[in-house]
Amino acid sequence: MFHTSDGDAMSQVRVRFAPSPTGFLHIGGVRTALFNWLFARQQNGVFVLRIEDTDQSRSTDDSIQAIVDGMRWVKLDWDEGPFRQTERMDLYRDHAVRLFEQGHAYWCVCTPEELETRRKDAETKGGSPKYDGRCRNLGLTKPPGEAALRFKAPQDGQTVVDDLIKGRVVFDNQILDDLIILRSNGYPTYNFSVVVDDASMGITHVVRGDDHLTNTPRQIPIFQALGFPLPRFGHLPMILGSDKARLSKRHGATSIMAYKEMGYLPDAMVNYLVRLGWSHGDQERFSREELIEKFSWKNVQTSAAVFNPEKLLWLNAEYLKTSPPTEIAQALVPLLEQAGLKDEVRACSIEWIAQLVVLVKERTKTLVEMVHWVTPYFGEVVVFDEEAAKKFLTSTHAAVLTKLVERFEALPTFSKHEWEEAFKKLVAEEGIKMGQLAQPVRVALTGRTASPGLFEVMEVLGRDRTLLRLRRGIERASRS
RNA sequence: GGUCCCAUCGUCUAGCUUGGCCUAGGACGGAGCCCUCUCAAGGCUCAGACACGGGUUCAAAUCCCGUUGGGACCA
Repeated sequence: MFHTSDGDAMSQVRVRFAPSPTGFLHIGGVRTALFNWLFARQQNGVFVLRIEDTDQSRSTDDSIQAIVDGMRWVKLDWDEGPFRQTERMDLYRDHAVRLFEQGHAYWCVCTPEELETRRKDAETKGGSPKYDGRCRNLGLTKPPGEAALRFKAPQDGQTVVDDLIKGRVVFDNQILDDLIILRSNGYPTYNFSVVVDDASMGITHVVRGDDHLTNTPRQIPIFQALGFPLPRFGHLPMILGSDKARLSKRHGATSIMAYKEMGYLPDAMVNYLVRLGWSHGDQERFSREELIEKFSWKNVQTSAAVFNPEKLLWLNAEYLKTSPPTEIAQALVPLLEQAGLKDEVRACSIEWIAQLVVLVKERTKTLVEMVHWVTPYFGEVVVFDEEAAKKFLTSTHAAVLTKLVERFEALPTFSKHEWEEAFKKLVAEEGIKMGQLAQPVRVALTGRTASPGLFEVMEVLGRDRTLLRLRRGIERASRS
């Protein structure tokens, strides 16, 4: 009943994501979750969320919430869970006892100090540092006091992992240690609780980080001793920082929610993360539906990948440019409110904010940048950037600006085309260059020297506010 | 130290299974040019890699062996 063939027909695919609650959800974790999720959705399978909190003595509801929030933000929905290992302690103990009763485990009374000295001894003599098996054949029944339960690992033959990603990996069983499965404090160890969980949750494909590959031959004999069918295993390559060391905080933000705060779109994050270790020819952009359809283990990379924030930024900009403006506007609203524009935002429609998005989306790479670009369009008047005003709103500019306002006022309604005509005509008559009038107008309208096209700006502002701001600009110019 | 994994432009990768279509393709980043009312965006162009050494073969990025270099795990 040990099935190891791929897909294994009839049975439904069940995969899991099993993060430990470390306070936040790491982007490496998100990528692991993503591959599992894609496979589950593609196979019409089940995606389980499990919190591995046995080791984490101070694992809190807060950190579980952080995982849940992170998963929700990137829209990776799970079908079962979140389960917590700390709520399943009886299950681990029962299985441990079963292993003991069936002769697959034994009590060990060696103290950590004894183990340490014997290990060092063995090492100086050139031996292996693994447990020397002193208690293996003592036949101890649950002894009083401190004792740990050890698993009797096979000592000959080989354990073969037919990995979904790495292919066939062979381990000699001689290297296998008699792992502690229950500590003297009654807590299960990692390698034991994962097996019990994966088996009892009916996980068919265990897909996790590369760092667990060498744990796999330790776990397989436990599945077998417990009489459980073996799942398929898949080990994803790690994500590295720019110095090729494991990605960590010193490389920059690693929490998925930090990217939310920096103004990244969840779809861009997912798209970037999936391409870090997976590819489909030369394609760079994928919708969720496409990913679900095209995902395949055979296109998962075997080597580690360096996280490249610049490419992520580019992708985010792509998403900003091509996503429906209303969607972007909705994501932008909370950030605008945080930026102190609560009243202003409430005073206008989402459609108008979407117009702002269209106005600036070509020139921003994150929502945070977008907030900065979009702020001048809220409110009646604008705050001048001092340097910009000093340069472009001077007495020399006042005259021509006044002429411009007069011509605009002569046009009863705003029309982008007509106003542009009027503008160009004035420039021609004055014998100046476009820029000589455009920059002062730009500063008057937006307060800054860089903005979208002037006539698009006027369109968004509307006739009245355009004229008002121009007059304010003239006032400022005349004063200087 | 032992075991295991990995190795194509600076980075992400295509190609590797089933050798020839590869004077190695795409993307990010970089450089330059064009467009232009500013800032962007966009278009075009350029620089840039098969870790090394041996085999096998008419032919190797692709297959085999070794070396080196990274990484993970066990302690």
